[in-house]
Amino acid sequence: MLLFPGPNGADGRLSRATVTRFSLYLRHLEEVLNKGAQKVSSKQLGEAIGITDAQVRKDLACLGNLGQPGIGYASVELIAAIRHVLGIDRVWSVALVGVGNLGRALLRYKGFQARGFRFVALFDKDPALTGQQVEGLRVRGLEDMTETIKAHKVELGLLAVPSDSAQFVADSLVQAGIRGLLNFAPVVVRVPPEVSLVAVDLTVQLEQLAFHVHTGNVP
Amino acid sequence: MLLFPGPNGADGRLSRATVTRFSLYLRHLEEVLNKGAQKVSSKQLGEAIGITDAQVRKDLACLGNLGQPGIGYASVELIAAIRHVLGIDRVWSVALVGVGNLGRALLRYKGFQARGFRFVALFDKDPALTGQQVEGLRVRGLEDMTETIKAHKVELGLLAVPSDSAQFVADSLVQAGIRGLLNFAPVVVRVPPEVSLVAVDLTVQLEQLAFHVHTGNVP
DNA sequence: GGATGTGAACGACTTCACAGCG
DNA sequence: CGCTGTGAAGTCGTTCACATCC
Repeated sequence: MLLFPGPNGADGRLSRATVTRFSLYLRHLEEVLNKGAQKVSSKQLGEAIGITDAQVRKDLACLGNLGQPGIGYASVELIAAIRHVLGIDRVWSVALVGVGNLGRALLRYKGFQARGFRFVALFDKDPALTGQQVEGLRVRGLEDMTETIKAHKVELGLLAVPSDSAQFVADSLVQAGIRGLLNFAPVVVRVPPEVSLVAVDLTVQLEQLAFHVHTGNVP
Repeated sequence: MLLFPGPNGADGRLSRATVTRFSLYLRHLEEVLNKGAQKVSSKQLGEAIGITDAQVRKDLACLGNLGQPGIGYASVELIAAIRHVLGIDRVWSVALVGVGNLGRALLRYKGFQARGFRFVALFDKDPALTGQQVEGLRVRGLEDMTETIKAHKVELGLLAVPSDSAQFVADSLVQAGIRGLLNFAPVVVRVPPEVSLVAVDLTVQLEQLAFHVHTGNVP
């Protein structure tokens, strides 16, 4: 089986937008499969997440020829294919840095566990927190980072620390061998090219919303 | 003074990407102004947020002719212009629905207050929470929503409730006259066209990260 | 010289439209 | 007939390159 059978840019390079939609398709597919739907059409999928059916077909074409003309797509097969290209048909080990309000919210967020993301280490620089148990995990000091991350083979790191610590913590995580970072600090963080970085900037999102309300534009 | 002097699409219609970058410019500008920099060039701004100088100039051109050839842009002026087009040169009243872990994290998030977003109402359907004070605000039941939102002229709502309540709560907020929604629930929420919606989907972001690490692509 | 503003080229993503298959 | 897969067209966003101005 090929990892990337179909083209989205001649080879297996998927656009960021396509990857985002794959996550949305996946969620909807799991939902409809739970309700017993064995088959789904591009039209149904498109309506569910608010895009055109043509877009859905273009995206799904990257997965190979899974669609059956006149019928649609087999839900189970689609789910497996999407999980496979996204790389989430396995467990990912995740570390959380910053066990404050946001960090705890992320820890308790069911959606992560359900998709195979497993928290295996917590870090915080606050001495009052280190040593305590949170959600069944012991909070460690930043000085234990390299050792713990290597020992547990942690691949992804969630950065839920204040802005002024973000770059330092990111550097430490990179140093420790992390492969990807999800940054929640409202600051632009730099990582070397071999490390992936996704930023979730709440201030930016809220300002976008204010802009849209302000102007009356549809996003 | 024109609201949208320059073109980004002939009139004042700004692309989503441009609006996102405006937020990032703004943050960086406030930072450098604090350090005393009166002038900034497109090259400096671009390097700070990781894009080309041409892109910066194209964006800033939408604000009118603020740049001085050979010199750069005046920080103070740029900040005022960006805040103005984003619509954040005033206070926005915000309601939070869902006072769980994520909700409390959002409440305590300093970045919102600093930018003029003011929480004026909290709602939660948990009877154990309603009536309590959180961050100086009383938590109300969902049944008080319409009255409270109208009374406080709340314009924006943050949705930090579980997926299965998200659409219901969104409908209630719309009914109550909200103008924009920031949805954190991992589900696609529908609102009428006159209401703005921005979604922050943590599962999608984490899956994006996994994909990039998985394939070795740069985002 | 140094930096802006901008048409033109380029590239990326989306929609259209239709052939082809079940 | 219904629905997929896909070239072609269209739209949107970014980068280039250079005239222009301080």
